[in-house]
Amino acid sequence: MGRPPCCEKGGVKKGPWTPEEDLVLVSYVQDHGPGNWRAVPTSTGLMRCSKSCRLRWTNYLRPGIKRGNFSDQEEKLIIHLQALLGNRWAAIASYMPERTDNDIKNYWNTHLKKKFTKTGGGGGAEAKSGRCAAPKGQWERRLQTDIHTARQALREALSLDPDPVPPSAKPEQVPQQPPAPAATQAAGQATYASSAENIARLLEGWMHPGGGSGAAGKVSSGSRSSASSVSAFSGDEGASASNSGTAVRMPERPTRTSKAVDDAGTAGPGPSFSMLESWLLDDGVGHGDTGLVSVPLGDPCEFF
DNA sequence: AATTGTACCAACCGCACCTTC
DNA sequence: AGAAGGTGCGGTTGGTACAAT
Repeated sequence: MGRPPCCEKGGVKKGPWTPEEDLVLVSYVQDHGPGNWRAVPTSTGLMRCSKSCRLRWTNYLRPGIKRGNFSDQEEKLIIHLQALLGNRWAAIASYMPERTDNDIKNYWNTHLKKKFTKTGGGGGAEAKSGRCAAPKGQWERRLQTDIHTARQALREALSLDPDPVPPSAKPEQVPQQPPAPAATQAAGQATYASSAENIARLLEGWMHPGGGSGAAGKVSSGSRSSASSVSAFSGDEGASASNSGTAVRMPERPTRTSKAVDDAGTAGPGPSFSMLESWLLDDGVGHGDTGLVSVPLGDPCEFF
């Protein structure tokens, strides 16, 4: 079709986001909810293109994001899912609700990829392009396959876990509505703060430079400048369960992937590890015949 | 102390798909 | 039915901090 660039012509700011811009964006989302990104620049006066706003929100400002410090379990999960799904980071991220696809992608490219290529593993299914050329109209089927293969990946990943959740802990049913990420943190280790708190801290750091976050100087330089980025938000233990009062609604990620996931009965931003585990365990016990083909640990694209 | 190399991550870019008209 | 607009995804790049020399 030859679409024109979304950020047409001049007047569009690029580069790192400032705390001020973050605030504007967050307030907008608080008022209107995520979505309708096209309207964001005009409504807020932000000199950013809609795409940039969406990206900033989903990768950085969105509530429930955990940054840095991938656990062994997460790492295993990524490795398995990547091997099965290929470079479909959004699909992988849908099984790790507190991680963004960008984060996972970066982690893969910087940590796991080398590790894997060194050990001769990896590559996985259609790792090349990340997109297998599934004909149009078979999208859902492909996604169903994704779900199935992801379950297998989870089984493997969790079976590798030295300290798995006892089966007795699993709920009876496949969750219709997976808990919001913050709510799943009750188990308490590495928790992440709610968005409201995130923004509050951002504000603190911004309005009182020299204070903890120091976000004023520079927002976008990663975890290395640990205190200087919004990623400092993640460190608040005990913030977990207090999310209910936040004005920022928990985002659903209406991606193509999650749509199919919805169809399969797991709606929303995605389950936590324990929920995922119960989900796959239930599947193992109960309905193996969900209409999904049994997928060997090979190339999911072979089904198309 | 200065320079060079490496690692990391936020953000951009272009394409593909979906939705609306 | 098809065009146009909107959104999502994956690959890539650029900037910064740290490590090594």
